[in-house]
Amino acid sequence: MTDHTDPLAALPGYALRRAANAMMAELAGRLGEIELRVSDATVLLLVGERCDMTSSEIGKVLEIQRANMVPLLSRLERAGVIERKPIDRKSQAIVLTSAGVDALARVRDITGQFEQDLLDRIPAAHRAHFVPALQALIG
Amino acid sequence: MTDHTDPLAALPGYALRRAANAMMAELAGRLGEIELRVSDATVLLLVGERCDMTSSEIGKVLEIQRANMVPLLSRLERAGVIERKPIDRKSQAIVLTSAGVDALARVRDITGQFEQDLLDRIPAAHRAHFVPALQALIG
DNA sequence: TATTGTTATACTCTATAACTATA
DNA sequence: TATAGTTATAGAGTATAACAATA
Repeated sequence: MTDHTDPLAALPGYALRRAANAMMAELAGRLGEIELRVSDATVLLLVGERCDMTSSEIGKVLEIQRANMVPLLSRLERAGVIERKPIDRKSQAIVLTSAGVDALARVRDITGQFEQDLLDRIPAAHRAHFVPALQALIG
Repeated sequence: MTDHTDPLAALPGYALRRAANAMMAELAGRLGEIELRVSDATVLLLVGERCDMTSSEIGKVLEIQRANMVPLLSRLERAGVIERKPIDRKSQAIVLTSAGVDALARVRDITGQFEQDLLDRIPAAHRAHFVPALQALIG
């Protein structure tokens, strides 16, 4: 028998990376059933909360480069869940189509269940500390 | 002024992904100064703790696919920090060279400081809960 | 038969530089 | 001058299938 325990497991940065990879793989699998990526779902959730954001604004909030928003929004547009509404001749608001509203409802179901399952895996004593700790590491 | 606050920030999965991305970008920057990637450093730390592991065993512990270990170890071998020691005609043990021992010392300095800085960013009240919560999400 | 190391390949995410058209 | 949207490109992580050689 080989030793499969992980001597690095106690390192916070290492554990953070492993946990994020595991959870994102899990979420990607669940969202795959409605043909969406994690980043797609994130954009839909944001657009559902805040109307008439431009591509650049979405990118700033989610920390996605402007350039990387292009294929992402093209994909969502091709899927028929968002459309572009001109603000002026330079900027466009990203809005949900009616199919997008339906898709968002399914995204909310899936991510809501996912977030619940994630929290349930954390022992109760540590649960309330999880998000505040993570937030201290962002930005 | 546009609103740059993030309505998704309270979601545990989302915060987990954002925190991991931010911290790994930070660590990658620090390790870049000694020309190593995060995954390179992780392998060196593991090999430093456990002698004579094969490529497959390292991959199992770190959850890196066998196939993805190949370019990783080739890179470390080319950098002169590891070498392969035949176990039988099928398997090879991965061992540190003397340059590898030096490199590992620098990796330990950098990652030790990084882990400390990471923990320092977490408010004291939440700090002790961080790793246990993450470990509950792994595997 | 199962496992080791390997090749080839592809997809996703992320990052940067540069261009245009407009504010 | 600065910003919005875009193009092109590259680096890095991750995933699968398949093969030869060996246990």
